[in-house]
Amino acid sequence: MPSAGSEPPIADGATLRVEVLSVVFQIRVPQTRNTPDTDDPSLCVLLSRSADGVWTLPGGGVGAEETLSASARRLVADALDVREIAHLEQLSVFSDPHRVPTVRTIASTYMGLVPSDADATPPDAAGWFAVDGLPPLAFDHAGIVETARHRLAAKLSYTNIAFALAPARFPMSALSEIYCAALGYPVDTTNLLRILSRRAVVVATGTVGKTGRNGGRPPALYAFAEKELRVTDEFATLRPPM
Amino acid sequence: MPSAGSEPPIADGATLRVEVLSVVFQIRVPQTRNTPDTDDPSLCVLLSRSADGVWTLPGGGVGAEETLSASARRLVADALDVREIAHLEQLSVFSDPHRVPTVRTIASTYMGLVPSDADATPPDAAGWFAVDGLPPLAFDHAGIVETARHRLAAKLSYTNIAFALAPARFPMSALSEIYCAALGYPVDTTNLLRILSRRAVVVATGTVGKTGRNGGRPPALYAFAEKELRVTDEFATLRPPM
DNA sequence: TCAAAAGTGTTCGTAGTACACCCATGT
DNA sequence: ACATGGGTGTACTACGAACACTTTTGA
Repeated sequence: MPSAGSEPPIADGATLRVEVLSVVFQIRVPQTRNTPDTDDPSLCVLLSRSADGVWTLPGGGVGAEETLSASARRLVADALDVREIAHLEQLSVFSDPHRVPTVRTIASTYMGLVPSDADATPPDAAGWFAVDGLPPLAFDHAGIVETARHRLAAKLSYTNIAFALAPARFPMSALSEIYCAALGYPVDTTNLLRILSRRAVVVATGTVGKTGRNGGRPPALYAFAEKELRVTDEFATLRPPM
Repeated sequence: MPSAGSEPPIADGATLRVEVLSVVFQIRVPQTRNTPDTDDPSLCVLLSRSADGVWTLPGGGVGAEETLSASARRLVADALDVREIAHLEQLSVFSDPHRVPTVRTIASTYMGLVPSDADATPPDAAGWFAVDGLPPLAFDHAGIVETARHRLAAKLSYTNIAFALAPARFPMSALSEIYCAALGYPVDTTNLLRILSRRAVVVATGTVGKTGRNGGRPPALYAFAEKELRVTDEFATLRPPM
């Protein structure tokens, strides 16, 4: 057994805190006018205002008998009255010893997604902010939001993750708007349907929606085939033979 | 503010332990004869034998002034004399309250990669095992290895992660063997070169290697253009316009 | 009948696979 | 010379992007 170098002191309970932070996204119109010009729906994050007036990601400590994901769900639901998280997944752990100056705090982070038709009205101490033009956030929370945003954009292209952002039934144009808001660039509705159909991610419901206020053909309504995350394009290259 | 349900007791220092576990991979011939038939190189994991004789992933507690990744490096290097980890990245956090029966232990896990030419000879209490046919592992460690294996296979197809498994210079046939061992199915050497060249992942060094023992043309030697992880195929679909 | 929105179809480029064929070396 | 391994070239396929054209509705 190689004798180790200097073994650093192990952080014990007195000095090590574990917190769970969640980046909760919804495609919606922001509540705050941080992005003025348009009223198109955009990618929004749920923020809560801490006691000292700083905006933070919802989060807190881990329950003794909970997994971390259960803690994340509880902390978001309890503190902010948002219970309709359709998908929750782990992001990175942030562990810089000084990311929180007072006590050494390790943050295990999650990304949560809320369907765009969910009426997720947060209480006064919270709000939905467009991810472009966030207010200053506490500690390293801004970086965590960026991580989540990247993860979401990446997964939109090779999984069915959009099931958690879309209503139960929707016209393809609405889904296209969701993709557009999350990715930050326009998406061709036509091709989106083709791609998601080929992968059996979305299926036609046979029903049609109502036409818009200025005329137009009534849209067919589609639905996601599954409401569990599924990787739909596992091997971009180097696929297994046969 | 919605009054929460029953707030569970927050796990404090007395009841909550944080450990770091690493799945360290190397493409090599296993030390143990757990896969008998062939002596082709295969994907191997570094395991260490605990005091009570059970095989475990290398790991331990977090240092007070360390990030988790620094802890992971230290724990692998100190305990097992493997210092040549060319790439280290986070995997999931495993947080089931009873994953370790005695004390509530949250495991933050990492995947580490060691180049196939590194002479990483572990001490007696450790060994390299082929991932197919591992001995019984402690707690949930077997599942953690599976997670790592999947992650590695996935990243081989859309990143340059193989830089951390290959020697500094190598013939394409050797790289092909590495991919084959990590993926579990044959990879066409010809096409591998084309793909990795187009993406500027590998470049020819201009040098040639020695021919094998039974004749054959001497191979051109290649090298990875970068030795930092880079995503080379970010958008399989829904790419940004222009 | 016209504008607006939705749906269909066509063309094009390109990445990846499979596989045949050619080259360089040791024995 | 020939076996052995390495390298080059050539179809073939399939997916996705772009975009034109047609259909269905409300005003």
